[in-house]
Amino acid sequence: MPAMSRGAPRSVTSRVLAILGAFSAERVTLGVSEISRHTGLPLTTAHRLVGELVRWGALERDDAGRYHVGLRLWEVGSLAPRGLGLRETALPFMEDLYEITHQNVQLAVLDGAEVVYVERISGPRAVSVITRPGSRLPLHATGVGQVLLAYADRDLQERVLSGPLRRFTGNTVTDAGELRRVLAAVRRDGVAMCDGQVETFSLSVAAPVYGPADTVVAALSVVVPAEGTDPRTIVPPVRASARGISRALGWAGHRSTHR
Amino acid sequence: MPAMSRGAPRSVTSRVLAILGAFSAERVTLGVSEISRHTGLPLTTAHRLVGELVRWGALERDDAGRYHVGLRLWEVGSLAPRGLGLRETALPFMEDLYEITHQNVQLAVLDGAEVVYVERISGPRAVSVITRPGSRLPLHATGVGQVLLAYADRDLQERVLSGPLRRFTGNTVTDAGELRRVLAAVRRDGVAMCDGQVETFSLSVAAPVYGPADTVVAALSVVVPAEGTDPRTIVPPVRASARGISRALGWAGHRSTHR
DNA sequence: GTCCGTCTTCCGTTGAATGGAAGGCCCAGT
DNA sequence: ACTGGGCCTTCCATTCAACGGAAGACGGAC
Repeated sequence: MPAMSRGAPRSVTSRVLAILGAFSAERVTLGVSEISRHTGLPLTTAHRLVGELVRWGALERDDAGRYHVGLRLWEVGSLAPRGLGLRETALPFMEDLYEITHQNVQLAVLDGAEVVYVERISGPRAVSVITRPGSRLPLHATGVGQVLLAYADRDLQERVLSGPLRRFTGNTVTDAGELRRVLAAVRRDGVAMCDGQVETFSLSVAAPVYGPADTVVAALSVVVPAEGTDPRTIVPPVRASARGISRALGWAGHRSTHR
Repeated sequence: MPAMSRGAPRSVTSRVLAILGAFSAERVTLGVSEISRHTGLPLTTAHRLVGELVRWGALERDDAGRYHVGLRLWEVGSLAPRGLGLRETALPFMEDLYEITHQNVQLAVLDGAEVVYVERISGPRAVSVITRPGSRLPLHATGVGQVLLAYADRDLQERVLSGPLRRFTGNTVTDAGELRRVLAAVRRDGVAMCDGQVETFSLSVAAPVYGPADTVVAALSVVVPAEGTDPRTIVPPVRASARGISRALGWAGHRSTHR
């Protein structure tokens, strides 16, 4: 389903990037011809470019002649401010939150019109979730997404509201009017409670994380089973942790209106 | 000290990679002209390539017109098997180890003739260390390095032993013969104890992590203050955690000779 | 044995990448 | 207010690196 066949990229740079983009969570290793097929590049060209990427360490080659993303690229990737930087400061708070809830704790940021999960703490007692660091989901159907959208600029909000809202389950908000009401509620309460909108058996409680400029830079959430503890009991710890991260990031601390 | 001026890369691919390589922990944001200077590329060329990288999401541009590594690249980087894959399985064990020791817990892998730190758990009570995920150090002077070298193939061992051994402190092993003895001891004990060889005030206890093929794929270590608790007391937990990670990675479990 | 899918090398052609020159912008110094 | 110097950006004629077809090598399946 992913990996739309693109119309043969022209510049060398875009070709190189297309090769990197051919790797995904589902396909962590690829052969030259697979890369060629996924990117639409001629086999010879893919072969040559892959060779250069290996020489640098962006890709690595296993004994079977298949390729995977290399350590060097991982190193460079870790320099992304919204990746590692955020992660480093958030992790301790996320661990505390995990100790309290023993459920999946997730941190996500906004990129384009999607949620990107940056970090997750999971454990044996937590419900399984489909997300992992690096995965993307649409904004309207997840707790973190609703938080990020609620505090995003008008432009993006309108763009999402006017676009199609993909349905995942019977609970997914797919009506623009209803989503508008949800977003208003998130802004009012400073928290999103999103029940079974991606997977029926789980719900998430999400709160915004502020940066120094008093803008929302990320969202923190806990995912719990749909049946069981009252989700309202985990609102305070989620809020507290989100606030802790915000402070650690240099947030001045106004907006203390929410109790 | 870093960023040696390279003699003007020729192919487009290598130029693109040179740009990515210009970013480092010390320089997470760069302007076009800085990139040009660091890579030796003509300003115009750097400008054009950076533009393409931004369009794809490999780099991002802030309001000031400076660039930093983008989320998209972080995503792809997270696919590195020895980065995220390892991390995911190791993290729970590392957390347990942290709970026991309340000291820095580090996970590292071998790349070329260097140690690359993949993950670190730190806390308020831990001594500060210079490493962070993504940083590199030579093999001979760190606990994890000595472990990785001890179990590396002969080729690499000879290469390191015959090369210059950089001195960090008065304790650093810089003599090839002595290093040989240290490595033998590591193989015998299944653990490396490395005192003050990078920084005088700390020492580390490191143990090997095995993969399914019964080869060493990583090293786990705890860094403790040089003065204080007897380092021998943390050997058992470090060994146990390293073993736990090995098992979780699919290690069959022979070599159980070490007690 | 043959077939089919894969990876790899070679090399003559060509069009994409190149980078100098020039223009715009902003700040600091005078 | 003017000037100089640092940046970033655009333009476009030249050229050299990227291209990719063809052909060979390998390896497994039937």
